[in-house]
Amino acid sequence: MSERLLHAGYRHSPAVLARELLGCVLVRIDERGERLAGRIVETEAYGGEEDQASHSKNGHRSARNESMYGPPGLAYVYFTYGMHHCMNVVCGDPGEPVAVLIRALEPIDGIERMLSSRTNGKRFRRPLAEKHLCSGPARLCQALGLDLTFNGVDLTVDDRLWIEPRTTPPVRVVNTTRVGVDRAGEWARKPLRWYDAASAHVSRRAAPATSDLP
DNA sequence: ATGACGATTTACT
DNA sequence: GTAAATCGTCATA
Repeated sequence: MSERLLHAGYRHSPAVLARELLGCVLVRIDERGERLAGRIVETEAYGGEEDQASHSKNGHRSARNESMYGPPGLAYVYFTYGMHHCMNVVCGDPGEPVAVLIRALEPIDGIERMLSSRTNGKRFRRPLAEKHLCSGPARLCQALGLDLTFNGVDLTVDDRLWIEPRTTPPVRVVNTTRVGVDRAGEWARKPLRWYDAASAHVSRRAAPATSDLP
């Protein structure tokens, strides 16, 4: 069977794991037994009680984010904005509320199925380009059919969801600020997002550096 | 009980 | 660029 990351592979700080996950492959076996897979090209690190952008800020713990406090290797899937799901990988030491948000995938297997999951019941004004299939945390969950039933799933043993080691390393790694956390004060400014700038499937690019030369 | 908000996405001016 | 969609969670009362 397929090689996958095991417990030790997740037992890192979120900042380290976020970087390590670039190039790894997120695999989902759907209800029909079809393999849906994508190369991870964008991640963000969250957690610790100090991180004001994290659901675990100030030690907050509730039914919603309970998975964050579980052992490394669990999936933390949450529902937000009344309509979207996002998926994290729990990491660090057992009981430590730290996780890595998967923000974008480069589709590899099951692209037709992902397309139908993304367009099903919706009316896109224009045909959905493949580059928009999994280029965002909620988009990739929709493409892979990930919802709250996957919250707390153990990626080291589950037969529907896991992560495989990288086959192709990231080409040009960029480390910059996280998306959508503007209200988190100084924590909004910390460079806790990583992406492979060589990929066309990244959700957002860092603002290009401006030159002050004439 | 009520109201504000959200680790987003999409459409529209 | 701005705004709508849409609802569970949380703070306040």
